[in-house]
Amino acid sequence: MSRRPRPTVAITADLVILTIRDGVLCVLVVERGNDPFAGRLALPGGFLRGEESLDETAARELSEETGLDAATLHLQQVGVYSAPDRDPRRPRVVTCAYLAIAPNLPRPAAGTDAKAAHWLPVTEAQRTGLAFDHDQILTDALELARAELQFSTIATAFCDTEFTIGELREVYEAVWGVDLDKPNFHRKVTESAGFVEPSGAKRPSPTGRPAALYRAGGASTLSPPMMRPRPASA
Amino acid sequence: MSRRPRPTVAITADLVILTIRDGVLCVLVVERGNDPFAGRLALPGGFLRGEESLDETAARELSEETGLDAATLHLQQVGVYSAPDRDPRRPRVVTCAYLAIAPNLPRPAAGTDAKAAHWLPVTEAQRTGLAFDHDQILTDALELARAELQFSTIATAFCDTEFTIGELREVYEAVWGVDLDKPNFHRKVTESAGFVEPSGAKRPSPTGRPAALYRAGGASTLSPPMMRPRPASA
DNA sequence: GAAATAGTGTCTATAAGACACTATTTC
DNA sequence: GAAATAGTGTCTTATAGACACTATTTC
Repeated sequence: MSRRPRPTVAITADLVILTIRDGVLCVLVVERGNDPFAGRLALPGGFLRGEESLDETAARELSEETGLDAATLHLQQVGVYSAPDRDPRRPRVVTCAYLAIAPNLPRPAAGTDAKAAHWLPVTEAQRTGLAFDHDQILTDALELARAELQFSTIATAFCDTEFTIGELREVYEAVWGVDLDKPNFHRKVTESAGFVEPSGAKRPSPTGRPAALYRAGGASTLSPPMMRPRPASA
Repeated sequence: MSRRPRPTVAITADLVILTIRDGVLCVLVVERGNDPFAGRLALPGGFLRGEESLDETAARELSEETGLDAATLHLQQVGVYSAPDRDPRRPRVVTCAYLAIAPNLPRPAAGTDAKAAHWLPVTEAQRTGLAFDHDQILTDALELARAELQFSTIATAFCDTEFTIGELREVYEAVWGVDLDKPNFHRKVTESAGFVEPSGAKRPSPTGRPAALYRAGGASTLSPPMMRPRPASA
């Protein structure tokens, strides 16, 4: 039996790093310095190095881009993108996309890296378009994030160590793009075992009753789930 | 800035093809003919070819292994496995794992391929162990399949074109490894919009009342979901 | 009629959603 | 007290689950 050629390819890990700024869901984008797509906006990413896995590549890129320790941030695979013409370079470049979730960071973007990185509202990114097949990657990562909010406790990854129930609700509202009932959300979250635990402290508000502060609980899955309201059919 | 070497790698698509035989969840495994792991059982898979995407590689392998048209079968990505030592060959081999779901096939395994492929109960496969990191891939694919049953209509992919509600229930029972209440399951499925639609025909039974036959409906997602019973905590 | 599987009725427990209401703060 | 945000109570509806019961077949 004749041996087919086994093409080798270059592999990158691309990151969809989401955060919420002023109640708006934002994604970290970089302006590309080199061809292909020089000058265009793209998702941050980088090539796999010799003795690391793609998960490690993604974690390294994440810490380079955000200055945060990847071990403490939520990071998960979205999928592989391997259309032969997705990147004009040769050898072919296949990418594994990762979803990362970050709390609102002190610096707009930062990073040890010279690239011009900044946060862009997701709606803006989708309107203006990104390089490569990054529009599709962003769409898929968003859908994953929206689904994960229902069944996991990752919403707390958007928050600082201590947060109020109102802030957690704003995470759901920003990612899902809906308004949620405050009283029902409060009850659902505080009564769900392992989702959040009270820190005992309160955060004074300049405008109303101080809110109790919570920390992320030990659970990683939410049961029962917090189902996203279905869009009205009519 | 000095240019780092960009290692190139070989990429495979590996398949976790599940089916149900006599009420037992089975996975298609092949006996490896060549090193590494010659003689050991492994998941079927193959290398990416020149001008195809990994999704196409997976679809091609699936049709080679099962003789079925991949376009009609459920096929989705599970994840990428890229640990540097997961495959001893050089250049490194990264794999993208796919989950495929097949109805009970006429032939035990078949395929145009000379490899010894056969169905193995999933519990057997997990007990005896597979080559490479295929134990982990199988575990992850199973967990994905179990989760997908809750929120999507893929359970019908395990069934023939026409099936009874009892057969559909056996899919859930085999994949989840639980017993479900027959009356409640029947109602839930038949009242869920777009999950199944009656074909009008009935299938006589040698032992009891004939069951009405159904076809897969148009919906791909189940709402409300069919939640898997949580294991009793105590 | 007995046995077997298919399917319906009905009651109860749990969760979701609407929304009135109370609580605690700043001004 | 007004305004604002936090949080509780309570009622209604949707869904899940238990399980008694009816329906249709073969023997």
